[in-house]
Amino acid sequence: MRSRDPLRTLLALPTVDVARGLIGWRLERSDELRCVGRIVETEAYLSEGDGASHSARGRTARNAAMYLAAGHAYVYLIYGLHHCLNVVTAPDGVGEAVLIRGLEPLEGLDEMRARRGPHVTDRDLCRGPGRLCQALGMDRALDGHDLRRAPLRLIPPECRAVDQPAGEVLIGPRVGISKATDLPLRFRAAGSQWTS
DNA sequence: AGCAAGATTAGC
DNA sequence: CTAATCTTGCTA
Repeated sequence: MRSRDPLRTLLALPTVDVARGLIGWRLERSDELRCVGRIVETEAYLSEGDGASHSARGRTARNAAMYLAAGHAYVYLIYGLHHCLNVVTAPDGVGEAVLIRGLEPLEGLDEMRARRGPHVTDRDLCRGPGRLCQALGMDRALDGHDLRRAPLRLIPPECRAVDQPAGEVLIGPRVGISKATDLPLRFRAAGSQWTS
């Protein structure tokens, strides 16, 4: 079903379904310039039974944004070097989120190249959670930001229901984690060259 | 107060 | 394969 407010409809679903459903949505970064990418890879991070989640041991200063109402951004710094963007899910007070792991660059490629550096191929512009944050100029200033509004906004795919991903979605275990490595919480657009 | 680990990436 | 780089949260 299509709804008047696709984002609201999607975010009402369980986190795992949001992670799957976000494949095909677009992320728009409107700074001075405009950058847009299509989400092709995500991972779900849950609040219970998920040792890999930042919320596994409850609320802390870092993960506070995970406990906001669904539709906010949770942005954190990893390895002291790279930022990672999450879409907060689940009701207010429940710490769950979806990590955005890959984007297909659609608009603002020149700006992305400028931010990523001269030796980066187009395929590597937004392939990886740290890379896409650098490409779109995202950092912790956006932690807690409402993803319904500029300068960082989720845009629904056209002509399909929010719970029906565009095309086939591959499901597998999450990568880059050391706990709960076997849960099938990673989602990728099948056949996309923009995933890792 | 000190310290180890981390949802990664680039370069050798 | 390893270094980079620093914040966080746990332990003492």
